[in-house]
This record gives sequence, structure tokens and C-alpha cells, in this order.
Amino acid sequence: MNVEQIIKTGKKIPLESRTIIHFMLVNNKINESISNALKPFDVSLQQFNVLRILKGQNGKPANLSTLNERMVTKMSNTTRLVDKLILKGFVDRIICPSNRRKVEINLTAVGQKELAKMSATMKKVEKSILKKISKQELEQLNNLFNKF
Amino acid sequence: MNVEQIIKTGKKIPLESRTIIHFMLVNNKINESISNALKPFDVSLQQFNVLRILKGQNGKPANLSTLNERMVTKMSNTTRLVDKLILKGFVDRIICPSNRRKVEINLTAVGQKELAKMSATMKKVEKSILKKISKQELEQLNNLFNKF
DNA sequence: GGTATACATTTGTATATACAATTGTTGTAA
DNA sequence: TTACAACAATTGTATATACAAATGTATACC
Repeated sequence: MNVEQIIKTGKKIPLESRTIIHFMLVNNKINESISNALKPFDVSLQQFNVLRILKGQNGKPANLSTLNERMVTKMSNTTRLVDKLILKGFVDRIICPSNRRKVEINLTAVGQKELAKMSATMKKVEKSILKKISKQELEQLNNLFNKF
Repeated sequence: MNVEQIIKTGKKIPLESRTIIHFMLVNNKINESISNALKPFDVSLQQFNVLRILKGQNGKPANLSTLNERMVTKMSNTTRLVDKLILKGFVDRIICPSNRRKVEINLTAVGQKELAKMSATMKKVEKSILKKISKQELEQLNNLFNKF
């Protein structure tokens, strides 16, 4: 992936700017791969993320603020994200009995089943995205990311 | 930046998934910094990118497809992006005399002046984003990004 | 108990983006 | 020269996201 070639510029870009731009280009590519992979399941990356968090709850229901806290990309509107998952039958939402301000969100059986399929697909996509990168380099990347 | 801590999960994440998630977290952080920095100028990152491309043209006008080709994040609707820049007085758009299907987009004097200010701000933001990262590590990052 | 404050979510509204269909223009081949 | 395909941009529409205001509920203080 050559930055200058992709954004079709002749002049060379300062190392700092180049790194940021390069970062964004890789990000675009990753996002595209992932959302393509999720398209057949009719969920966005954000929605997948919510389902995954709910699975991590092991049956314990989550409320909106918990979801928001744990999401990779925090959104300003988790309510409507959940709305869409409800519409698809992947989760259900009830008002929390002990505190009626809160809601309890749970994976449905369908949601669990679909999530399992999505996760398998995601594993493949991750492998394909990272196929040219060694374990050692992955560690290296994680260490570098720590410095941001 | 500790991934597990940020997304508040107890279990450890497989290295591949962790890298992707880590990547997204860094991306969010970068985007936030940049859009905050651009907010005073009332432009989005995409709009800034278009202005920068136009500057790179050195007075030569660009048409929409050229812009699209050179944008870091390709958009499905560059027309309306340009509309917004016109509204702000940063660029103008005329129909290309030699081929009336095309348009010619140019930086205005105001656009040039504002872009200079934005660029100065962006330089600072980049420095601040990358302040903990050495030149050598930047090279390393760029090399790793090449493998995506 | 009544009132103010903080909390958790939802709703309204504006803006951004994606995708497809449409418009207008040019080039080309019968 | 006309009909058709390719091109470049625009428009319509649906969906996504951001931000602020509003709703409803619980808690704390007097």
C-alpha cells in the first residue's frame, strides 16, 4: 500500500502527516472488509459490537450505559442502535424491574445463533486482513498503538 | 492505551482481534483530535482534505472525479461536499468550458487564507498525536501499514 | 412529605454518508 | 444525421451519526 500512489500526489509528504494518512487509508480498508463481511447478516460493525458485548455478559442483561461504556466506538445514540437489533429479532429490551430508569437488554436465541455465524465470518476476515503480518509484527503493532 | 481496560472486558482477546480493535480505538482518538482541531474553522476532515488537494493543484482547477481520486477517504458524494465549501466561500465551481459535463473547482482567496491557518493547526495536532512516537517508530509504523 | 438534583434513556433535529437513479453532455458508429 | 453508449456530475432517498433538549424515575435534603 503506497500512500503517494493511492492519493495520487507527486510531492513527498512529511513523515508525521504521512503516518496519519497511512493510518486512515488502512482504517478505510479494514472497515470496508469488515462491513462487507457483515453485510449478509444485515448488521453494521457497531451492531455486531453490541451483540458481542451482550454475549460477553453470559446471560446477564446489560443496560444502555454499560453497552456504551464497552463499545469500541462510543456512540451518541445507543438507543436507536438497539432499536435496530430489536427489529431484527437479535435482542430484546425490557425495563429494569429494580430501577425503572434503566433497561435490560438481552441476546435472543436467534441473536445468539446469528452472532455465532457472524463471529466465524469475522475470524476469517481478520485472518485475511492480517495475513501478511507475523505474530511478532502484531505484537509490535500493539506496542506502537499503546503510544498513541 | 490498554485495550481491555478501555472496552472494559475481563477476558483476554486473541491477538488478531485485539490488533483490529486496538487499531479502531487509535483511529477514534485520532479522528476526535483532528475534528476538534478543525471545529473552529467549521470544516470536516473530508472538507479539509478537499481544500488541501485543491492547494496541491497550484491554481490549476480540479474536477470532481479528480478530487474523488485523490481523497484519502473516497466518498460517494463529493458534489455535496463541495457545495458546503462553496457555501463557506472557500472554493468556487464553474462549468468546464472545454467539456460541459465537467466542473472546475478552485480555491478562493478566502479559502487559501483559511487553509493556511488550518494547516498550521493540523501540524500541531499531528505533533501532539504522535508526541510519544520516535522517528524510527514512525518509519516502523509505515512499514507495518504497508503490509495491510 | 415536598422539592430539588442527579440519573438513564429517549426523542427531536440537523448533518453526514451511501447507494441508486437521473440529467445533461460528448463521442462514435451505422 | 441519428441513435446509442460512455461519461461526469447531480439529485432523491434511505440510513447513520452527533448533539441537545426532553421525559420519566430515583435519591437526598430540608
